[in-house]
Amino acid sequence: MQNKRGYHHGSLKQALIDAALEILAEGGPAALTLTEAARRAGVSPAAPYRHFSGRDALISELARRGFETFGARIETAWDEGRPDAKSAMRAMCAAYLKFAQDEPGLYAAMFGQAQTLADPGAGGARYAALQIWSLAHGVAMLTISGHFDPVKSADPALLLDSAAQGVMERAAARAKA
Amino acid sequence: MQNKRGYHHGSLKQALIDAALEILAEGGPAALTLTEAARRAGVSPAAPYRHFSGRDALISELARRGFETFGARIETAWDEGRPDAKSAMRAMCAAYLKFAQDEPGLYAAMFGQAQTLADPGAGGARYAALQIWSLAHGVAMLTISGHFDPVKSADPALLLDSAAQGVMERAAARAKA
DNA sequence: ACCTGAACACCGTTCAAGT
DNA sequence: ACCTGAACACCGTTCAAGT
Repeated sequence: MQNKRGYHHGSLKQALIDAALEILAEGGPAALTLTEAARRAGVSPAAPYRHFSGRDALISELARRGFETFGARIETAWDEGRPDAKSAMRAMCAAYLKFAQDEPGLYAAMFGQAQTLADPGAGGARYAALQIWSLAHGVAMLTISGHFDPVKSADPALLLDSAAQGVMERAAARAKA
Repeated sequence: MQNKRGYHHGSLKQALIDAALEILAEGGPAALTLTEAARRAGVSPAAPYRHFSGRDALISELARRGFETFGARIETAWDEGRPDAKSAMRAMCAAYLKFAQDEPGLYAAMFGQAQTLADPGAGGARYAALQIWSLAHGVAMLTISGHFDPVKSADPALLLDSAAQGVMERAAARAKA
């Protein structure tokens, strides 16, 4: 994973991003150091400053890309509510957890530290959507941090889906009343 | 806040913990440095090593105390389901968010990094309780990190309570069926 | 235009030495 | 028993200098 394309000239910025994602996935936000990213990209510790204003800027860039990718996958999973709201919700929840598992680097960059970013394209931002988001975030964080391990009987995906259904049912009931 | 009791002899360990909580509350996990904690306690950078094996040990100690305090407050708020499950749930959710707001230092130590701690005394650990926990954690994290700000119409406490009610209603319906 | 080398401040950590 | 002072490795960051 060390030598992708070029160091002395090629695409260093992308190489640094790739290295940073590797590091985040391996050791979390605390392990991400500009020097280590530079080392993996095969350049000097000062080189990254040609492409990023500093360590925080690198993490912000990762978070930005993370929200982009995340939003796209959630939207795809939701598929405008097809074939029905219940199934679409289930697919969206599964996609959320899958993202946290498949892209631990991006997820860590997105939620590892307090970032001041706009919300990830909620658009109309309905109440239920925010609830599901909170729920999914909580499940993902607690799963990643190992706080769910002691309770082996609880599968995170089922847990999330079940709770999400509850939120949806309530939202539907409110809409009727 | 600098000089509590004694430096050259007194209760340095507690002074370091107090200082660490201040720092966490002010600048988050990234700002917490052993040297800074030592500085606020009025001792040399090496002094903390008499009381903690290292930086991680200090954070772990804070997290441990955090889970203790947290568990106690949640239990108190729940009050064994009195006067009724719905009210008790509401009180528990409010207590959760209040804890994250009142004790930002403890909360950051508890969830800022992946810790390997036992679950905070869930005991029987029912499914609904885990869902509420996930939900509350998600709301708290997203609120703290500023991801809820763009949607001013959504009050975190109301959001959490509403979603929690949904989870409870679903759990009750399941129990009947 | 992009990268290296040297430099400075700062933090984690260790250890011999002080009281 | 508890703390200081000095020391080393390491990281963030800057800047003059190389190609």
